[in-house]
Amino acid sequence: MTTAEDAVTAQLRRLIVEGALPPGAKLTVAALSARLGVSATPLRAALRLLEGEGLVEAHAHRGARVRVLAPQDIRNLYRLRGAVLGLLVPDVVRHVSDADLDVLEAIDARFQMAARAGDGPAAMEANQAFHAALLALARNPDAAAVMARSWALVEALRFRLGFGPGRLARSVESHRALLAALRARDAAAATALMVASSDNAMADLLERALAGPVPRAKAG
Amino acid sequence: MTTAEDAVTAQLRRLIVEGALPPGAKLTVAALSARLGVSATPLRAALRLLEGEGLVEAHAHRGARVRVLAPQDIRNLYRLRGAVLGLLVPDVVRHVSDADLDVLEAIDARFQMAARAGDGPAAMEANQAFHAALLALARNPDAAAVMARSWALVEALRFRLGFGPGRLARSVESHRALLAALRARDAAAATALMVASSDNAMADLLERALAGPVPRAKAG
DNA sequence: TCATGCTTGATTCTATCAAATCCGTCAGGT
DNA sequence: ACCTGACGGATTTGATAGAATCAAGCATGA
Repeated sequence: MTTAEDAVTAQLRRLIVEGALPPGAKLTVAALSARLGVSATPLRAALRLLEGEGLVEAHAHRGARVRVLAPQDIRNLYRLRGAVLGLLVPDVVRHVSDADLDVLEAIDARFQMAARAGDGPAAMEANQAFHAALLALARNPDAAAVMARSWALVEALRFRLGFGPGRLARSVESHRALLAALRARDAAAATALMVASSDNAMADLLERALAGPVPRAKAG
Repeated sequence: MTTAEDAVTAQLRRLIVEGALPPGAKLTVAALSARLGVSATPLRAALRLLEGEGLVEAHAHRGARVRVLAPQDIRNLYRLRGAVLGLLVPDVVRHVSDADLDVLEAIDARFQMAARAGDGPAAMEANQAFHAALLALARNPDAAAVMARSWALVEALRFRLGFGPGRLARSVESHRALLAALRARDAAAATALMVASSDNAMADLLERALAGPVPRAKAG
């Protein structure tokens, strides 16, 4: 069985990512404790974990709030991810086996199914699994942790600013191209594809962020 | 006043970095609670924070241990830091003002004094302040956090594997060259210097790690 | 020799208490 | 009359102590 701390962390992360707890919302221990049905201690731990992921901002004795992201933060975040990607993808190419590729394709098949069916949440879940499996192949746990920690932040941005038209279709195509480059063991091509994909996503989000500021922060 | 959590986190980090708690040592909350004079809750929080920094490894219901680093982990860690450095240093050059440079030189003067006096701890403290001030200038909090989080790990390696001969002197020279490049607003030179410095440090540590395995893990 | 159940030890969670911050109010000064 | 500053109550966080839960180790029996 999973611990209450992990469970409440996942629940809270989901609430933030999906926007039920919008940016700027005050996160009081008592309220969340009652809402999620656990005591204060695991909830506090969850808040610290999510603080490490950049989802919440906490100050001593002053409580925690859902982090508000300025356009500049979006740029910074994606540039960080791009830099780490530039490091990791060549390592993935170096380590990936044919069996690994089969696993990746199986996950990607799930992603394609969900994408074509228009099942957003399922597609996001499969996409995350795809990227997680991919990054694990780099055999660099510390660097992979950076990517994993910032994943929720990226998901939150996508949820908040919406998906561009044809975003999922382009993502499907991106995965196919990446898998082809991996099968060819073409590190340069694979890296270029991943970085380009990241940059495209950033441009997408920045355009929407600058178009509609949407800072409807629920004051606390 | 600082919270007990912050205090115990700093103490515990220091104990691990300086080797009083060697790699592989079991970290029981009861023992540490008695040793550091605080209750279990803030200690638990400290362990989670240090887990996020990569200093300790914890599993649910199975306790925490000081992380053991293989040579490959050292390589991975430094390559991550190098990649992030390649992203951040140009931003530092872009944002650094003459006043900032004066502040950096003041900190560096402290570092030089300590280095020439052979005061290792003071030099390390000043060196950390120098790097922290430098990275803050990049205006990329998420990326800077990656560097800050992994700092303790790097310090632990240095303490554990010892400082190479003339390491401090070379560090002094490295700082001077970097400051010159910053004054000239030469992003390429500054980046090359920082990355080269990081790579040198990695080579230094790897050589020592491979020469003397030194995995004297105190079993628990 | 291997599987199984108990025992021990630790971790994790709940509930309670103390300390710090925030907000509304009020006095004093310009 | 308005603004600035400080004081006090209320709320929230942070810490402590104690109970419940879970994992590992060892003896026992087949």
